[in-house]
Amino acid sequence: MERYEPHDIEAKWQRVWEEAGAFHVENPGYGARAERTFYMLEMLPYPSGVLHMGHVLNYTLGDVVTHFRRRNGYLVLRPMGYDSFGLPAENAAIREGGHPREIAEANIAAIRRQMRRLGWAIDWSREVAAHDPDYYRWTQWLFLKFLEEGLAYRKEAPVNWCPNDQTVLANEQVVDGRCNRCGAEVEAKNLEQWFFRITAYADALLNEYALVEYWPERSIAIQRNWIGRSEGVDVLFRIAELDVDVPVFTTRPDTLFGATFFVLAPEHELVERLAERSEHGDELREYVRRTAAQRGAERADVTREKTGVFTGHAATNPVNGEQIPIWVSDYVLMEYGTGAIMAVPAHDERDYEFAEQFGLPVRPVVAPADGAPPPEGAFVEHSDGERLLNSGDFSGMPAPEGAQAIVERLREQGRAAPAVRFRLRDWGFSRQRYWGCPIPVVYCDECGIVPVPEDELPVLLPDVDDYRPKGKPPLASNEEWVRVPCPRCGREARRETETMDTFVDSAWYFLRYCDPRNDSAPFDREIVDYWLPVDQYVGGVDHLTGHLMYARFFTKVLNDLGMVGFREPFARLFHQGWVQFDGAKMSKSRGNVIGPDDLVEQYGADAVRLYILFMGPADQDMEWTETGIEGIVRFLNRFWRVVLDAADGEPGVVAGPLARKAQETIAKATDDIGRRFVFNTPIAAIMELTNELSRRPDDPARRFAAETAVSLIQPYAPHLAEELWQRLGGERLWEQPWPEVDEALLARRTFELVVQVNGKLRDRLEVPVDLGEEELIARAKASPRVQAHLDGKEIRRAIVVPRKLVNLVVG
RNA sequence: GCCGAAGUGGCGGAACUGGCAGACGCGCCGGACUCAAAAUCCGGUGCCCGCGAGGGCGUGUGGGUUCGAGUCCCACCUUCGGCACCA
Repeated sequence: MERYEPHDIEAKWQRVWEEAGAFHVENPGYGARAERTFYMLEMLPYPSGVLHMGHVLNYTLGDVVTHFRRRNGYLVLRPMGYDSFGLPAENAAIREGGHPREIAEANIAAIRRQMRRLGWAIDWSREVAAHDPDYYRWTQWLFLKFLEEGLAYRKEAPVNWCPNDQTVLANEQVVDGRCNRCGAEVEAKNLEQWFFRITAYADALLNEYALVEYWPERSIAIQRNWIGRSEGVDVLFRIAELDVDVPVFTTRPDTLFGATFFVLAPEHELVERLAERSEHGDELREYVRRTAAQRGAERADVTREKTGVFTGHAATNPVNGEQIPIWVSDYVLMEYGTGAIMAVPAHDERDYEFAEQFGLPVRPVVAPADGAPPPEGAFVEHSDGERLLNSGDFSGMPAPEGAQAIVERLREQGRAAPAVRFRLRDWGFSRQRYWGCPIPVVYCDECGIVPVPEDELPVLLPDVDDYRPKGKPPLASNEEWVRVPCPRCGREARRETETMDTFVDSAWYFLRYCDPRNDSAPFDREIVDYWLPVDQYVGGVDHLTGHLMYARFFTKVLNDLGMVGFREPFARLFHQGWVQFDGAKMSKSRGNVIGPDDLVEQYGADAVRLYILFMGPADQDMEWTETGIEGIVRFLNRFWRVVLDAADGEPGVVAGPLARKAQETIAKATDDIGRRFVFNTPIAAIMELTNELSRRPDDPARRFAAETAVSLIQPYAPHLAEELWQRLGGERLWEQPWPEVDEALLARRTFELVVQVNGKLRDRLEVPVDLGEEELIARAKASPRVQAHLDGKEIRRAIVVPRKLVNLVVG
C-alpha cells in the first residue's frame, strides 16, 4: 500500500480546487442558484507579520463551517481581506526603513501564501485590502455621507496622547493608563479632532440586539455595560454669585435633601469664573493646571485619595433653598453628565470619601428598611421598605414614591427634567499618522471645512519623506500635496493632514466583500441584502467594544440612509479562545508567536488543521503545546490505511454494528458542528469510528463505514479526504451532500439497561427495547449481582427511566 | 470594588435536557514484530483495599434538594477575563 504523503496530496488538491473554482461564488443575477445563502465571516487579519496559531484556529474553524454549510446545500460566501492600514506597518517603516505600503504588501503576500497552504476554502476573487485605493476611495465616500448627515464633526477635546507613538489613542487603546501598543504612559492633550456621532445611535445599539439571532449573553452584557445607559433627572442648582443655573444629573432624586455640597469638574467652564471672584482663585487655578497634566493614568487610579479645592462660593439646593459649598474636584468627570454633581455623602461612596477627606457634613435622608441602623459609611443599598427622612414634607414616604414626588415638585417649578445619559462617548477617529485613509476634506479660510467632491475621490495617500509625526501629522510635511484650491471658491486652501483610525476601514469591509469590484458605489444594495446579515461571524472577544460596536453603528446609519436593508450586520457571533504561549496571548510585541509554517512543513496542513481544533473547545483559551500533534499524525496515517483496507468491502451494505456506529457518528458530527458549534468532539467521534473499523476488518459494512468516515472528516482534513474519496472511486467530495442519518439504521432492538441499587451502579444488562416497566424491574431483580446487594431487604421503590436504567431503592 | 467565565486522572479534554464519571487523544506500563532500534500492532492505565471474585472512595470546599447530582440550590475558596470615580 502506498504511504500517506501529505505534501503531495495537499499540493495536488489545492491545484484541483483552484482550477475548478471550487470555492468561488457568484452574486445573484450572475449565476447564483441556491436559495439558501450562508455568509461565513471571520475577522480579517491585521497584516503586521505572518499568521500565528490563533489565526489558524480562527480560520480553520470558519473553514469547517464553510464546508459543512456548503455540503448541506447552502451557497456559502466566505471571503478574505486585510486590515492593512495602521501603526505596525508604519512603525516598521520608521524602524527598519522602507515604505509602509511595501511592508504591508509583503506581509499580505506572506499571509496569503500561508492561507493557501492551509487549504482554506476562500473565494479569492473577493479579496480586499484597506490600503488599496479602490477600497479606501469608498471609505472616504462613506465618510462624506456621514459628514453630510452631521454624523462626522470636529471638536476640541481632551485626548489620550501617546508620547512615544506621537498619536491619539481611543479609550479602548489605553490600558491601565498606558498605550496598548507600545506601553508608554498616556498623556492628556487638547486637540481638534474628528468624531463620529455614535452616541446618536446609543439607544439603537442597545435596543436592537433583539434583531440578532444568537449572540453570547456575555458579549451583549459587555456592550451594554460599555454603552452604559442610565435614566435619571437633570436638576438645576442656582449659583447666585454668577447668576446662573447649573444642571446636575442624578439617578437618585430621592437623596436630594442629603446634598451637603456641590462639585464641579476641573474642566468645567464655571470654574474660572468662580476663581475670579474667589480668595481661593490661585489655589483653584493651580489645581486645574495640575489635574489637567495628570489626566490619563494617574487620574484613572480610583484608589488614590480624593483631592479638591473649595471655591468659596455656594449653590442653592432647589428642594430646600439650602446654600451648599461649591468644590472643584477631579473625581467629577467633565465627559459624563453635565460635569457637575450634587454630592450626597450619606448615599454615595465617592461623595462620602470626599466628605471624610475634607470634613464635610453627612446627612442621611434614606432610612434602611425595618428600622435597622444605617451602616458604616455610605448607605447605597436599594431594598424594599426604605423610607425618606430629614426630607421636609417628604419625610416618611417610601423612597421610590418620595423620589417621584420630589421630581414632580421640581418639575412644576421648572427645575427638573427627566434625562438619559450614556457612558458611551463619540468615536474620535482622526489620527496624526501617515499610514491610514486620508480624510477627504479641505480647510478654506473663506468656506471653512469643505468636503472633497465625490468625483475627485480617492484622495490618494501621497508619499512623504519621514513618517515620524513630530507633533504634527506626517502628511503636513508634504506641502505640495497639502496646498490645494478650495473646491468651493477656488482660493488657496489646505488639505486635512490627519488620517482615519483603522476601525473605520473595518467598520464596513463585510459589505464590500459582497460587491468588491464595484467602481460606481461602495456596494450595490441588492447584492448586500442578498448576502447579509452575516450568518456566522467569528472573532476575538476583544473586539466587542471597538470594531463590533463601530460596525453595528455604520450598518444602522447606512440603513437609515437607505443603502442597506438591515439594521444589524451580524446574526450569529462566536468568539474563539486565545491560543496562548508561555501563559500569555500570542503577540508580536511579546515575542511569543508560534506560526503554522514549520508544522505544516513537517506534518502537512491537514494535521495542523485537525490538531488546532482537537486541542480543546474553540471558545476557550488554550495553552499551545506540540506534544499532541504526533498523535494526530498517527491518527491520519492510521486513517489512511484503515480506509484503504476497507475499500474492498461491498458497496451499499449498510447494516450491522459497524454501519450503526457510522450512523451514530454522522448524527454526532452533524449535531456538534451544525447545532452546538463545537469542533473537537466530532474529531473524537471519527476516531472512534476509525478504531471500530480497524477492529472489524471483515464487517460487511466496512466500505460504507470507510466512505462515511472520509466524508465526515472532509471539513477538517479536506486534502486527505479528497484523495481517499477519489481512491474509493468518487469525485469532487467538496460538493457532495453531507451524509444524512438513516433513522431506521440508527434504531436498536436491544439496549444496555443500567441497574442501580440505591443509586449505585450494580449491573448492566442487554435487554430488548420493547420491555415494559414491570418486566425491566423483574430483569433487574433477577440479576445475581443485584441480588447480592438486595440482601433480602425489602424493595421500597423502583425508578424506571425508559431505555436507560432501573434504580431499586431498598430500606 | 463591580460584572462575567471557569475549577473533572500525570496532561489536553468528554459527559448537550439531573440517569453508566473519565469518551477521544497525549503520556506512561506491559507484550508482539526486530540481531537491535525506529515505525507499526495488541493489551493495560482515576485513587485505595484485596491473590482473586469483589468492595470502598472519587468531578475545588462545606451544606442542601432528589430514588439518583460533575450537572440544580445556598455559602465559601481559587484561577482567569472585562470594566473601573459614569453621579
